[in-house]
Amino acid sequence: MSKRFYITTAIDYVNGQPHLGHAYEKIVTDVIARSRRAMGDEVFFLTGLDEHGQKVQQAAQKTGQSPQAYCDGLATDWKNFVARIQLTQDDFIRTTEPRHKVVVQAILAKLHAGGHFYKAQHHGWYSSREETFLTEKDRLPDGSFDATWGEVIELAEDNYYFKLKAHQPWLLSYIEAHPEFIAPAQHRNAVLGFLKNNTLEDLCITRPASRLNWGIPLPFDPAFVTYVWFDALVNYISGPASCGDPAVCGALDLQPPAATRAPILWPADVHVLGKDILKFHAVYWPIMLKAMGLSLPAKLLVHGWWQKDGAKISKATGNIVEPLAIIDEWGVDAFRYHVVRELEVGADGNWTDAGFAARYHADLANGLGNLVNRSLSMLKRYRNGILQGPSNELAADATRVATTATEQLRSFQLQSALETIWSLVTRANQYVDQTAPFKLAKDPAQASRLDEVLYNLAETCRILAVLLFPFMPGTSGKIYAQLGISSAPDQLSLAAWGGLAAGHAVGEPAPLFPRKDIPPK
RNA sequence: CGCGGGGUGGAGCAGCCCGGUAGCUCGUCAGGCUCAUAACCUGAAGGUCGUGGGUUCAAAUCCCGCCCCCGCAACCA
Repeated sequence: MSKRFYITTAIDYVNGQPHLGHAYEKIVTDVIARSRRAMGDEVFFLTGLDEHGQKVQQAAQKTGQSPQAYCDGLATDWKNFVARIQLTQDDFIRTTEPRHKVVVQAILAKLHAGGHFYKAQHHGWYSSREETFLTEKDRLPDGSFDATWGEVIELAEDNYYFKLKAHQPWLLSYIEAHPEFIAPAQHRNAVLGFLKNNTLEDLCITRPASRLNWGIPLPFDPAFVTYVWFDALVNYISGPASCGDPAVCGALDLQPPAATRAPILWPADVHVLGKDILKFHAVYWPIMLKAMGLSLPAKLLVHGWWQKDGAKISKATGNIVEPLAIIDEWGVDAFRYHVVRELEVGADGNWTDAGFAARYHADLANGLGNLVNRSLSMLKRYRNGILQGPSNELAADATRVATTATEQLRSFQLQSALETIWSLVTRANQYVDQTAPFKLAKDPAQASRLDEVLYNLAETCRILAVLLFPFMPGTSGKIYAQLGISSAPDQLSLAAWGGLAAGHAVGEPAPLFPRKDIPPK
């Protein structure tokens, strides 16, 4: 069995409900996953939840639930959300699952045995109320701490540390030698700048169980639980390990589950993540993997952040975008389309409701939707929905678009791929104007010319459906259905010109994206 | 202070890495068409590409300085 294309999202911290940023990252990842399947690759798409830590423990206490019950409730919400945005994940991992804990503990044991950890004492200013150490930045100008911290005491605490520092030269040279490792370039530059201008500190990987018990215990010292990164990042390999991935199971001496056909997953092909957690993925994670004896992922694909109306998205100020409300009103495909079309992966975006509505009407209703509708309506009206043909007047344009869009999908240029695809929408609309089938229909002498034109339009609509499948699977399927095709537009190879045969009968046209700015008749 | 990103016709953006007629969407104006979701097509007006220098035959694009905006700085995608 050959290696699968293994792609991940970052796992989300369960301290609330999913918002625009979560939706964005997942949709970007899903578009890539779907496009790879459409290219014929075997794909494994992993997403999930990060459920340990102090905030979860505290939130659970507030609601009077156990942390696990609290997480279970939110996990249900998140899984529902993932379904609503139509992700095609192959697995959904939660860090509180036994299969994950087993891998975390195996790693900790192995690295401890290998001398990668040491115990040291940390002392500093500690807020009992917030159960956290404060830093110099938390000090008020007069040197005191804000009253919201409650009583602040000086406290010393033992913890385990992971030896990061020693690996800094290796990491820097690795990233310099592998320009494709972190994309796009501006985020790679940020990491290189950080590594060149700072000395890494060793990474604190534990919290005393006495003050944080909602975590995975250290296998070699039960007085401590694992803290964040040795828990959360590990999901990328605990998922594969639980499927029996040979590289991960081998490196960690784990028994693969019996009687499974283990997929070959590791190393990951792409980790999709936000720029806020790039440092952890570009610095801690490679060093962790190196210490474990595992290969590095091929690529970190880093996306930017959304603002709304030019201001930071914040629950506190109510400046939020509610993805499910948008989807309820406009449909999931319009939402998926807009977030991918609005910005190239890596750039920051700005959500405005007006911008969304404008794009919906211009691109989806007036552009794609209207093209499909007018093409099929004419075929229905003039030829009773029966195709003649074939004809290849638009074949060169369609082929060029399909080739370019496929290349762009392969290199994760999702926004550019959509722009390319839309150039075919525009071309087809021009073609209607230039050939004027509605005039040809009035002249019986032009019957065969009309057949040619109608074929070119129908076939172009079909190819658009194929190309759009990774982005808008529902719409893509609707176009196929309206074309009277019963199979799925799920392989990019179907974008080859000439898929529709003479004599084929199309279905009923119906608007794909009804306009919402004009009252219906 | 440090690091990163950005400043392109009325709005939002692409182009910048690999210098060589300034492009796209929306909006405005004019025309065409009538198949279609009052949609579609064509044309026009509108930009000293933040600013001051430099390199070059040639700079939005490379180099230096400056101004302004935004983000990051150990658990927010």
